[in-house]
Amino acid sequence: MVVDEGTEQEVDRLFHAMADATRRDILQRCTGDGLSVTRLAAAYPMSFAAVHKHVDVLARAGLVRRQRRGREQLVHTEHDGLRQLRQALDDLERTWRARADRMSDLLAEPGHRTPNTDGGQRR
Amino acid sequence: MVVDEGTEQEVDRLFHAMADATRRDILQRCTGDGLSVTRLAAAYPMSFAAVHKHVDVLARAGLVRRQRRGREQLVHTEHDGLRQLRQALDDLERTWRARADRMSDLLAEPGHRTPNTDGGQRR
DNA sequence: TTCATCTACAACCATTTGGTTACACGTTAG
DNA sequence: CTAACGTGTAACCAAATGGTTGTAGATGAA
Repeated sequence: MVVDEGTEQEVDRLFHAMADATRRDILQRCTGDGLSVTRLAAAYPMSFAAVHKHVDVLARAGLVRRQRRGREQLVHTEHDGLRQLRQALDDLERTWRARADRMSDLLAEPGHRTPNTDGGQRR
Repeated sequence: MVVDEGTEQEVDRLFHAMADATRRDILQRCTGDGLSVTRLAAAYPMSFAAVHKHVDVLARAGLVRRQRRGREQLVHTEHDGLRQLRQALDDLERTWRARADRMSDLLAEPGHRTPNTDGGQRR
């Protein structure tokens, strides 16, 4: 079971969430015990609302979890999200490698000539 | 110093390029020997121009390389790009882990100033 | 109670994104 | 040479993104 179809959108969200320096920084800051959104917002040259939106993007991607503490909302990065991301990368690379292997099988037959950097990175 | 500042944008581009199912699929299809853009385009329910743009995004992120062959342009996925991405993830996780460790150290100390770290943020 | 804080969200705006069609330019085939 | 093909790009469009200000609801402190 490589990727289960419906997950494609999840992967989209994951990569998209990571494609912003501010959001990646948020992930780092919210490691361990969480940070309140206002504390977080104070760290960036943008409005509270903007940071709030960033946190929202991260949350929808499953990269952070929010936990209420009184009137504050603690944000902490969800370790599992990172793992999921890595998983997605692994999946990609595995499929890609498998494809490359099948490729060279085909190319192993005589009469074929590859002009490019023939994919021989195994062992 | 792990931070390479200018690289932040590169990482942005990498993750952004990956945040689209079509582009991820292109990466898989162009493994091994390349595919011409028109061959590629035939595989998707969108115009040649659209696919051409996707390839462009991938190329600017360093995830594919183009090679001219006559009137065709062969696209093949750049293995190093994937490695770079994984590297970025590793860096993130490492920093994150380090931060978690320092966290407990800092919490032991009486007072600490907040390092602004407001850098690297453009849209 | 009253006030300051923190959060949530709406309305708005500029830019980017992802798609379209159309067209011009090389290159290969007949 | 001429025609077909593959590519590159421009002009355009709708929707999403990333930001803003403003406002309102909870919550905690005085």
